[in-house]
Amino acid sequence: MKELEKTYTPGEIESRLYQKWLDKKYFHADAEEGKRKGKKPFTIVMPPPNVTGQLHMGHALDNTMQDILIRYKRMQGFEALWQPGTDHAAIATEVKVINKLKEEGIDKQDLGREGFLKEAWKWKEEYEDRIVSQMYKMGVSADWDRMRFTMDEGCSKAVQEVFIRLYEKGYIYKGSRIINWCPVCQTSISDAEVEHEDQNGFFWHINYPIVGEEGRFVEIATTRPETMLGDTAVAVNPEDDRYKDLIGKMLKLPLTDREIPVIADDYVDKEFGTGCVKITPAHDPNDFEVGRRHNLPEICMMNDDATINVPGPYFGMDRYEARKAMVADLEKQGLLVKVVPHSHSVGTHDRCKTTVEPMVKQQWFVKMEEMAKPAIEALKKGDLKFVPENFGKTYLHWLEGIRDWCISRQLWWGHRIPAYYCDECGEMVVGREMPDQCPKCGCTHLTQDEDTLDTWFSSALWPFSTLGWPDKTVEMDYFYPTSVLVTGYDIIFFWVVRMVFSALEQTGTVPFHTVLIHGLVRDSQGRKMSKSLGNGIDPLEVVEKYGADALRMTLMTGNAPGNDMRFYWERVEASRNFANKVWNASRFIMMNLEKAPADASLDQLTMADKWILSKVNRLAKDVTENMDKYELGIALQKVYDFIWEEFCDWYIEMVKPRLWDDGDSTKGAALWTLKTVLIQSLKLLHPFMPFITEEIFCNLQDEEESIMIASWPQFCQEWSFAPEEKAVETIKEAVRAIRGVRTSMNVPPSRKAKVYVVSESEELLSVFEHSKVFFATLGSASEVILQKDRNGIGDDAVSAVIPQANLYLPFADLVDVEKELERLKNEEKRLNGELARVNGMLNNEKFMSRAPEAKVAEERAKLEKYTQMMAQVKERLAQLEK
RNA sequence: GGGGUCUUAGCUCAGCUGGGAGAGCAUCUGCCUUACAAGCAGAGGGUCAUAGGUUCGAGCCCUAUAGGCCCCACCA
Repeated sequence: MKELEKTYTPGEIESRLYQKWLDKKYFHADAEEGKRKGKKPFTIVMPPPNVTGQLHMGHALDNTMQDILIRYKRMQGFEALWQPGTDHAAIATEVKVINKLKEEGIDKQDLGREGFLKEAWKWKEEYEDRIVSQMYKMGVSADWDRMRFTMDEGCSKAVQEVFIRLYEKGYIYKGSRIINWCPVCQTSISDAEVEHEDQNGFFWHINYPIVGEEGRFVEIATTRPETMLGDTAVAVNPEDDRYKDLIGKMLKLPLTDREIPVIADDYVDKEFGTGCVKITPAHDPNDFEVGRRHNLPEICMMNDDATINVPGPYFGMDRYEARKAMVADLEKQGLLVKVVPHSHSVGTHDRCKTTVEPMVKQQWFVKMEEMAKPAIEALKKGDLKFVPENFGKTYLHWLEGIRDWCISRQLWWGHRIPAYYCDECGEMVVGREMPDQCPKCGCTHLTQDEDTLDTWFSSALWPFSTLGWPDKTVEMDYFYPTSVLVTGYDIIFFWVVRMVFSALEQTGTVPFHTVLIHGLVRDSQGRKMSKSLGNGIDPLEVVEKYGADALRMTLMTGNAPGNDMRFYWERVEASRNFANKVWNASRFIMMNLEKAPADASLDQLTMADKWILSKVNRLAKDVTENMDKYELGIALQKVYDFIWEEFCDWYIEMVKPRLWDDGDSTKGAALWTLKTVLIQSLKLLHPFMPFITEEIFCNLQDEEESIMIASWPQFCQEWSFAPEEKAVETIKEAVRAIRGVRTSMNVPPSRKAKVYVVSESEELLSVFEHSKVFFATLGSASEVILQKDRNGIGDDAVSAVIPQANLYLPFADLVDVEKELERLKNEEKRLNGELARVNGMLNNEKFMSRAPEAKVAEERAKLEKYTQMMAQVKERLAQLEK
């Protein structure tokens, strides 16, 4: 056993212990071994962090929760696999690499695809290393031997396999649809990647002249006048009497030499705007639908960078530049009726915030309708559960309204689509390898599709691609489906939904049974932590200043699943203080253990020993229940309260006299209890604060290798001592009463005083007879006199009432009868209130007939207790008033 | 427009299936008591947003209202 330093210094300890854990391979989970030993598997796949940068507080929270669950299950004897890895984060990384190259004066196009990918891989290696080392510092106990990457060989194989299977099943198709286009990133993006934000804009009312009817116009209102270059119709509602006669007529499209028809479509809302809508099929999702219904031409009037591609005066202008110019021209021509301020929702790319341009393009899509069904069923049947449950609604809501998923991206960094085109005839072949020749024309020159897949396509397979799928591996067999997925509510759409339907389709089962959702970590003012605000706090900074345990504890206390939390340093300090408390209590225990052996059998334990043992025993049961319900914050709170209050403030204080007295025959028992309860507490605390618990655990008992692989405490009948629990609670109550009296009289602890206990209860007197020492050490009593009446107690004593007893402290010089009376009157008032409430219930016939028996009995017991205390108060009042 | 969620002590938040309101921080009063001043012992502080309802009993369930936040959505 080693002596501990006076204060806990996490730095050196944490890195040393983490290295030890790595060396000992404690994080490793093995399917073969688990099977052989008959262990149950417990699996978590880590949401793979993007290789775009460093970890933030959100990762710290996410990882902490997973680590707690994994460590808990590992201690419970599960073969616990925490599967780690990183995500290539297609567009996010590509943008970063492009920018980095730009700083070096290199253009992406100049490097070419091969050259660029080489750079991207270099980036990946660098950032992955950084991320992993950050996770080391947080105590993440993932199985690093199984580290995976979404673009590694195995994952890529899974991606290709899924693509081909879905294609062959007809669930993946290539088609010309309207998609969201980012003019800056120059790629398509999925609906989920579009963020809608309200912007203040205008409604431009424009007159479209009716062909052949000089001076007659159709007035349309638009928020995007520049798109009129792509108009191919104007629509009205077929039921709209105002415009019925116009249907079928042609309009002259201003600023062009084109003529477009007036069509009728239900889509148009008679009440909104002018009731006439310009239809731009190639640049608006609604118009696209209308266009397809009416076989309208789709005129793409913009280039990929959102400049105008229609020949004429606006050619080459940016879309906003063109808008200005066109509005000005319309005004000149007298076709601009009016401009009305109008707030409307604009789609932006979540990565770069650029306003998305809807465009019609050839892209690859996943048909969602059929695959969404089993995913919806899985939740409804209960195969999949969200914690907290209400997030299931979010999940359902999204799946029920799901549209086809655009999966192709015009990027280089990602999984290239396994489609090949014949250079000669254009025939397309989807396959695992490039065909030697075109199956149609026999030409031997084929080219692979230039596009790559949406990054979420590979993330969607993560729970099984990391376990070796599509091969039949022992890991798939044993660890799959996984147990819990831990993630933030912000990526339920992006990720959770897609994992579920992908898993159901490919593996026939849900990828996990439970989704544990957490919220966002916000700054102290409740704002989202973000780079642009500069209010982000680096978790590593916290680790360096206060230690990983303090960070983890901060993230877990008072945090309920699914709720956002605020981060502020005072909370970290509170966590650090707790670590220090644990440290010092342990230090105290170890100092004493050094001097004497801890040796006892259960029958040698004193009342106090049995009390704390009983307490820690039930704590184990309670905490386990909370852990199983994913109430991690509550579990931690209970461990915290137990260690600090019950164990440190009460038990250790109670036990001190026995440790100081070498002649005390129960000293061994005291030491045994201290050590035993400490170990139990450390084990319960370990998942939350792995480092400090390991350090103490190992110093405390040399024979044990690591607390990580120690067994999780279980409730046991032998450690259950109800009478002792009750007795100690009575003593605590008495001590608190004494302290209260002393404080209210301003008596310093240095001034000891006699304590008289007057009670008619033999049982209580007997308990106190054996615990006089506690009154001395905890209540500064010089002497404790127990008696059945108040003979011999002068009137000059201060008193306190506890159930079944009156306490008297003779402080002749301090007695203030007025104050004493006031205190008692207050107590009388309080008891009156309690009695009224209890009597109210017990005299209520409905309560008596309908409330459960246990509740009635509880209230009866209270009635008895309060009646008794009231009598005591009255008695004392009578004495004083005499 | 639809859906979700929140409103509890000065601040930040817990409060599990309904059964006498809790924590941390802050405040006040004593204590350097041989593990810990990053500590110990006491104390103050809340018509649990508002109004109804269900119930023997509501912070918790239901309805409405007010305010805050979030997500989804094709009203040009």
